Amino acid sequence: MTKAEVRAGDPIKSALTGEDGIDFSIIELFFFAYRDFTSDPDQILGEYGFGRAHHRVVHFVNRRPGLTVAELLEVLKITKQSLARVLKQLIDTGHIIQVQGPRDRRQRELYPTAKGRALALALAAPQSRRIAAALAEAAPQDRGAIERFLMGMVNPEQRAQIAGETVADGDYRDDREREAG
Amino acid sequence: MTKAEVRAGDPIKSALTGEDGIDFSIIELFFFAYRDFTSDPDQILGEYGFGRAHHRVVHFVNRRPGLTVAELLEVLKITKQSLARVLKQLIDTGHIIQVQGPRDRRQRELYPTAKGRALALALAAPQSRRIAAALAEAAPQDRGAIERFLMGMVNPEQRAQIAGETVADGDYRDDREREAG
DNA sequence: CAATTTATGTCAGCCTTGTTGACATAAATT
DNA sequence: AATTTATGTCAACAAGGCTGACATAAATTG
Repeated sequence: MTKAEVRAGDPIKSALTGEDGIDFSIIELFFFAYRDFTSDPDQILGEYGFGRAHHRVVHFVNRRPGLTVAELLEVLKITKQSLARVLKQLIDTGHIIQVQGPRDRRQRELYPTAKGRALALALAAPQSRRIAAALAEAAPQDRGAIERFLMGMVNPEQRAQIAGETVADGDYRDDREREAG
Repeated sequence: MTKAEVRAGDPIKSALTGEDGIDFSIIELFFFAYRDFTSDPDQILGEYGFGRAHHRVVHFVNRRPGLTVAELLEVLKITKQSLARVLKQLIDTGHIIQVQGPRDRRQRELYPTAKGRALALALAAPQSRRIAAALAEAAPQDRGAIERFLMGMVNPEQRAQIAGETVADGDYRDDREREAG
């Protein structure tokens, strides 16, 4: 026995490394990367009295304008009671508005206002800058590989749901191009 | 004016896409990837009555056995009161034990027990499998690029802190190389 | 048409995990 | 001897998840 620990309850002094057949390297990198990735918008959100939950809602309403409450719940995978709290605030503050569904009048289509659009852009800007920097300094050639890797991390059933610019379905392209940015 | 919305407060019907100069594609992929990445261990944690906070503590105590409470707080970037709750549970359930610091007897060095080591491995296993699958199906050649990209997403000041197997500083290299993967 | 189902909203309460502030203790440092 | 440091602990609070229950309006079905 090479190790000092013998009895259950004794301290194990050896570090857990990749030798156990587990990819701790990427597990840990993913944790730190995501933590810092979300810290950028958290600053801005604080000024509005909003949190991460608001960010997610603003993001997806801007990415898929006109999606219904049910569709948003499906994307976020939270309950309607959880959504209700933050959605109400975003509606009250004029970032999002609801429009009665044209086919089905029970549905509420969600749209950003100009204010909501501006917020979504302000929140995404630092994240996009961080990504650009990481790509530039670390993987200028490998954007495609990174997108495929991230998509590969998503549960297969839900991959089609992702409105990827480069990767996915293109079903959300009913607006003509605009000249923003 | 090409758009229907004119007044502030009106619904914006056009989707926010990458044409605004923002990398929504990777922003969104990162969100979904991380969500599913964390959902694997969440299942297991539920059976123990633990949450994500416990996972993080168990993970880092196994990765850096003997680290002090202060060091763990630094890594996790949470307050000692937040840590205390989950750490106490992990100690009470025999997953982690504290050893009085040899040099400084005020310090508490944290070590996993065999039970804690097993839990860390059980939690990491599905995550590692997901990563392996994503690499295999999406970027077999590009592990290095992906590690560098993820490291590039981390705040520069904290990169040295990450005990990277392949990418980082080497300060944690008291174990010889392994043949993982 | 009446009954049922569906989409949404809302109330109430609970849990986890983060926060701040205050205070206690023991050990190290000055 | 006084101060600082590492840790622990108590209390209160907030965000954002959850479940369960119930209400309403609109669509669907028998």
